[in-house]
Amino acid sequence: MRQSRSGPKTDTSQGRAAASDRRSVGLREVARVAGVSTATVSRAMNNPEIVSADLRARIDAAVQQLGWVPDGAARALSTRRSQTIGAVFPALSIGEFARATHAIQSELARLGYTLLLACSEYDPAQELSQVRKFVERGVDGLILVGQAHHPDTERLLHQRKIPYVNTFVYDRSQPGTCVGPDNHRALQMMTDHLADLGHVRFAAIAQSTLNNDRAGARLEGMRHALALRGLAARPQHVLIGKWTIGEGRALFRKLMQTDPRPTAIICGNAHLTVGAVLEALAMGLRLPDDVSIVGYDDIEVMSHLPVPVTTVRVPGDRIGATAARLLVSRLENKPFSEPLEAEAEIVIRSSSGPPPKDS
Amino acid sequence: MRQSRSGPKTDTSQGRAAASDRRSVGLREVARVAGVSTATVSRAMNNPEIVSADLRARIDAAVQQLGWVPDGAARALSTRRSQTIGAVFPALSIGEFARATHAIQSELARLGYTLLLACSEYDPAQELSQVRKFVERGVDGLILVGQAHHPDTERLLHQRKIPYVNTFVYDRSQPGTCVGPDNHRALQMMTDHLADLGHVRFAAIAQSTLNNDRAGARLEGMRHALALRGLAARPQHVLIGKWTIGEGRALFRKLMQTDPRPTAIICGNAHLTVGAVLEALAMGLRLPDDVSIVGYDDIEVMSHLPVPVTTVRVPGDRIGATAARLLVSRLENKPFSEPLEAEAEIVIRSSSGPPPKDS
DNA sequence: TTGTAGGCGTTATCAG
DNA sequence: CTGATAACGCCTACAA
Repeated sequence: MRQSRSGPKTDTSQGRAAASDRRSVGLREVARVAGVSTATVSRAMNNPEIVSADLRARIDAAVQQLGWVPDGAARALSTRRSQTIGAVFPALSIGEFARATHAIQSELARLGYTLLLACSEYDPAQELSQVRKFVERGVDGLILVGQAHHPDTERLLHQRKIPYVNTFVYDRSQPGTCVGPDNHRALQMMTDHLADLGHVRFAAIAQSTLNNDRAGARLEGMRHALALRGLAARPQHVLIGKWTIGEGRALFRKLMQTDPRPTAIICGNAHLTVGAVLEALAMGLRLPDDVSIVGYDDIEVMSHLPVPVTTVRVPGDRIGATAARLLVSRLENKPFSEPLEAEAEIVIRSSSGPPPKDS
Repeated sequence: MRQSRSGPKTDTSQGRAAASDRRSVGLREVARVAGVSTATVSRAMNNPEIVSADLRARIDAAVQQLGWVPDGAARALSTRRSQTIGAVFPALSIGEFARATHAIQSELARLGYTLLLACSEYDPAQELSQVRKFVERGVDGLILVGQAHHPDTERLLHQRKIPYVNTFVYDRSQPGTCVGPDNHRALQMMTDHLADLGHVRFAAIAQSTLNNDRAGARLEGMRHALALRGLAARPQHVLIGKWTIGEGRALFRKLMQTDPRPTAIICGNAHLTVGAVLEALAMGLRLPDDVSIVGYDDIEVMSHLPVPVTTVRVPGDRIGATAARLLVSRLENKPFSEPLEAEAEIVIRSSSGPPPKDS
């Protein structure tokens, strides 16, 4: 029928590399060695059960002998699937994200996917450009952090129909799209804990909420909980800075120089928390007698500091693993029924207690 | 000439999806819209300067209008280059590796490459399988940790001619292949520091050296430095465990129950160090008066603990960035002249001092 | 169950 | 400088 089967295959050898010159093992060589067609080899690799046992054996032997490794690019081109997932995190060396990265990676590996990783440095424009690059690289899906993305990011993903999941946030109005804690509620709970102990003068040491909807939601959660009791943190008691231990120390010290002093201090991330606690100890303050400090993210050191720290536990690894599974089930059109909200848990330790009597 | 230009293109439409049905924008549609050939579009994208200005403009307009994004898989298939680098780390949530990952990622992004990340969990077999998967995915190069790999890993990489660099090690006998500190020497220096202060009874709290050549080299460095002075750590003073803070505490406590007690304790990683220091403080010991503790990896908390910790600084970020640049220059056949040894620096703080008088 | 051959979207060669 | 077209290596619809 088709009039095509004309020349090319007969090797006129003028391409960039004549087929006959190619020494690199390909499906073709395997097929030849095994004495079968390329289609059969392909099937033997992808659906072993539909190939007769003896052929399968011959093929496996040939594969072994030639040390053939399938070519992902060719497969991706043909199937329009790369078995690759991209993840863009604001930072990689922050505990919660590092744990999540690890969990995502191992979960994806288990499911036959590979992880492409990038970092946005808390900048939506960078996030966009990383996402763009991932799209060009042909990722099947994406894992992002937070809900606030560059409009073009959402547009691009929508138009290319690339599924993605937002992590470290939970928004019940967007079911099935995000995996994480309800940041607002987490801090509301933490604030309630302190208020229930009798605190009235609250302070916050937080990282910038610029381009960080999670941090913003947490601050709002605190504000909301306080407002419900007719309270509010004084402006000079709400300090924003970088997310380092040193910054935590500096901001804590600054807080202690105000008058009146706050009696309860809520920190916005693990580094700031560790800094605040260590500075308090360095200043000779007793926790929680002189002041209560609570943190965010239950990294291991929280329970080992001289005064174990009350903190919000964020199951970064569970979030990552769940996000990975969710994304893959969506890609493979499988149902998914695990809970997506990582209920934030308040871990109460010794750094929080009733406010000092004389305050 | 070529007798080929026969049928297929004339659309007999019997493939899985007839060319005419494909609505997805490709180079072809762009070419059609711009009224040029696909070759010209391709050139306009990759070598703009060799295409006349007006065509370039028309092409850019068409690209814009269609929202075309080049297909990485197709490009990879055609060029045999994926612009992708794979990195396999033993763990991702350890400070030094997290920092390195970050640095690698941003350096690669700058150079036009994308990072594929995986984790070996300190298991050569897992490393091998991750490397295999990366090879299938078509990475252009690899970044690994340490020098000890599964023999098949090296074989595979060698036979596929895939360049790779070993990080966090420095071996002067393998020039150009590894980037990192000389672990042996680092610990030798640290041990010398303590010995010079007068210590004689040394102890080590380390992670398993199984499948961890860096940790092994560090332990050897200590042994060697001691041997040069005719000293050695007693067997009961060399404790091996997991790399957590809790473990560091437990092992330190165990050490303090021996008789005689060691006066200088060398920890094998950051977590163990923090644990040991915090346990010492919890036990009411004074550092360095009662005992000296030194660590490995100068993470931020080291300088902020109640007693700032003497430690080895490992510039994970510099190592990562250098490794990335080295690998890319090799891929692009460019010369590379930056130093590959990340000279380990001993940061002396208050946790180390002369041994107690009465010892 | 197995073989045949076209097509996935780009690049690059070669001829104008 | 531009156009035509053969690979790139694999998958899969279709035929046998």
